[in-house]
Amino acid sequence: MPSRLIVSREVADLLKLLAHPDRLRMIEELRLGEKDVTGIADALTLPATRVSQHLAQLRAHRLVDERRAGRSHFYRLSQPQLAGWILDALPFVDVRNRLDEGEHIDSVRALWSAQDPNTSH
Amino acid sequence: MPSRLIVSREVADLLKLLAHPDRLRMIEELRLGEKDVTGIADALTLPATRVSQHLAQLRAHRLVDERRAGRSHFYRLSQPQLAGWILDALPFVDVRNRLDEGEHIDSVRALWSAQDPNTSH
DNA sequence: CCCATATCTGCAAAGGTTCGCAGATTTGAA
DNA sequence: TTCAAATCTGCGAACCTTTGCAGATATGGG
Repeated sequence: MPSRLIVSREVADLLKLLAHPDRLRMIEELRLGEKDVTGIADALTLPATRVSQHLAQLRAHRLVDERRAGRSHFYRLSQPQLAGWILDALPFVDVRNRLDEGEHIDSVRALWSAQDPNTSH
Repeated sequence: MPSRLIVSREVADLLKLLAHPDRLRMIEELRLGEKDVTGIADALTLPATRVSQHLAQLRAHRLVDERRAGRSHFYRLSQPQLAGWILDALPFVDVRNRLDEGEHIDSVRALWSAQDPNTSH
């Protein structure tokens, strides 16, 4: 009965995919709707090549959908609730860090979970 | 305003820590209460050394608490809700795999989210 | 004290990830 | 067609993770 083995591998793959600061910021950046590669790169102050490489990974795992319009490729979260689920991880962030940087966490939760008119959950 | 940078790094560290099939299974194994190293190793059919190494990582990030009794070291989740939060990730597992292995996911959710008060199985 | 059990730590090989850079591709405009 | 903008892909160096194994440490019993 290898169900648990298989599923734990799949969940681990998902978490590995998410476990990069740039990709997390990109996902939260897409929370409110679609954005093109340079839009994301500018918003996060990252080289567009790197953003494109990260998007390729998210695409390969079907976490984002692509829409091409002219020269731009617009991306959106295929399951927007993902962004909220990630925010729910904040309480589990190492307690030592929370003591030192609790304000950061609180302000980021406020910034990131600021309510969107679009996506329903 | 480096809050988002800092927090995205911390969340990424947490996800990286969780992003291993053995560690995920260990966390779900501890969902119902404490267990010692050989108990976990036997339950998951893993070498005890490896379980110990994984526990060292979880310990370093304060995800588990340790209680020593005689020769045994009992571990428990410091924040048991973590196990439930991980199960909430199942809907985000790659859709291609879900189509092939949806039964696995469903049965594992049933197994892992069972609320039974008895620890043994 | 000596031994077995339970667990931890250090190490090195194998394997995976990240990142910038160079070059390829696609598209729209002149 | 030729060019420039936007994006993608391939590659290699640097870096990080995983894993088994050997040896260290701690505990309880005889």
